Order: sequence, then C-alpha cells, then structure tokens
Amino acid sequence: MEAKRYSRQRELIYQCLCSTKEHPTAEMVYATLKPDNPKLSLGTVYRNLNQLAEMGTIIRMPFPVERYDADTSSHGHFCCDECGRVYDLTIPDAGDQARAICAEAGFSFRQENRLFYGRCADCLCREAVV
Amino acid sequence: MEAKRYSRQRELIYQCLCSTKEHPTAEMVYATLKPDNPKLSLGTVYRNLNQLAEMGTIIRMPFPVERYDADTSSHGHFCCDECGRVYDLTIPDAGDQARAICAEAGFSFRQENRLFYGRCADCLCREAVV
DNA sequence: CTCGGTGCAAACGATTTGCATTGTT
DNA sequence: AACAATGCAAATCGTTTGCACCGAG
Repeated sequence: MEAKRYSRQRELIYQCLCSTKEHPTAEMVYATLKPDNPKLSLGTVYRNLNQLAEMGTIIRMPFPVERYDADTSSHGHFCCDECGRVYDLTIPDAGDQARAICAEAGFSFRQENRLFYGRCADCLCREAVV
Repeated sequence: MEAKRYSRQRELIYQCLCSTKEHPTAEMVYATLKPDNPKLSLGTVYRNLNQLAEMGTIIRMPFPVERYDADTSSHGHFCCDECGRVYDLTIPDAGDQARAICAEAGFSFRQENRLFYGRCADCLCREAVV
C-alpha cells in the first residue's frame, strides 16, 4: 500500500464523525451517510474508520474482545500494544475520583473501566536489547 | 429463573479466573479448562461468565460495540446503563495522571481509554418523575 | 419430581476480506 | 498507466440461543 489518495468517502466519513457528539458505531456512520450516498458500502466505512484510527485522526474506543477479571476492586488495566497482555494497575482513590467526575456532569456512577495502552516493561526491555 | 444451583462448571470457571492474572477471554478460559474437562462446552463458559458478571462476582471489561470519536484529545466517556448513549467527560490533567500511573508500573504510555458507567442526567430525571 | 445447568449445533451480529471495477495521481 | 479505494458478497469471529438431556434440590 502506497501513499494515501484522496477519497470522497473518507472525507464524508470523517465529516460525519466531526459533526456529531454521538460517538457513533461504524453502523451508525453508515446509516447517516447512506441516504445521501446510496452507493456507499458498509465495508468502506469500516475500512476508512480503521485507516483514520491508524493515522490517529480519530479515536477508536473499545476492547478487541471481551475480557474478564475476578478482581472486582477498583483498579485499572494496561494493555500492551506489542504483546497484547493485560496487566492490573493500582490507582489511588479511583472510586472517589470517578464518582466526582460523574457528579460534575450530573450523572450517577456505578462502575469505571479504565484502560491504558502502551508498551509493557517486558517489551520495552526486549526492544532495548535488540 | 429460580435460585442458583451448584454447578461444577461454574465452580471451575470461577477458579480458573481466580488463578490467573491474564484477564482471559471466554475462549481462553475454555481452552484452559477443556483438556481436563473434555465435555465442557464453550456455550457454557459464556453463560457462566455472564452469570458471574451479573452477580458481580467477576468483572467484564469491554465495550459492547466498537465506537469512534473524532475528538482525539484526552477525555473520558460515560456510557449510560439505561439509554446506552455515550457522553464526553472532561478530566483534569488526564494525560499527566495516566503517564504517572503507567510509569509507576514501568510501562510506557501511549493512550488512555476511560469509560464510566452509570445513569445519565436524562435518565435520572425521567426516573425521578415516574 | 422439578427446574436450573449443560452440551451441541445452529443462528446471529459485528467486522473483515477477496475480487472485479472505479477513481486519483 | 499504476495502483489505492470502492462496492458487493462471501467469509470469519466472537457471542448467543434453542433444544433435548442431565443433575442438584
């Protein structure tokens, strides 16, 4: 794959994302654009969203797959970009802080899910050696 | 559905979760247990993980579906348990704090994804009226 | 005996991919 | 003309579900 070329669809998709606060899914973006762009296909929406996310132009916000944890205390998770392992992270005052942030917006708080991405110690080390 | 009955499978699945720091997926739990429990089925693993999560015995940590955001600045998201809408939440010093928490563990930080669950103002209000 | 749990396989929903065609450069 | 991007449909992958059987109470 060479340099990116202009594409009307990518433009549309990005515009659509910029013009909403809905944090839409790919399906929602598709539904929004389809009426005015009858030839648009869902596959294209997915492809462009992935590209935009890769370029850092937009943010993709989930977990690839559902994961489970028997530790139900308030703590964060770190997912290594390189090896994919998931680590626990202790976060001081996690609960109180979360409650405060939600209250600020007028929302009630039930649970927080905090996910960090980066390189884990193992992978950083391996990289330093090689 | 009446009261819960004992089930060897549920026991096994919970034990498996307790004995690992891997934050396994359902598939991983299944792969771990299958060798010693050849009759175990993947559906059962999913069913029990969902039950345990519902009872609050374990934590389930994802997003139902992939969502996208054109706002790439550091901010949190609030997902309403009731209506499912996703809101932005401003978080003071988000970046610095995240970096610090990761550094503490010896990890490099690239991005944070912070997700709060609860009831949004709209739904709280509606509930108060009804 | 009752009804919750299970295994199995089929169904489902979100996402990806192969391929022939279209559009940018 | 070259090759990235598209549309479309088929394929894939994680998860759920229907159903007949099994097992805890």
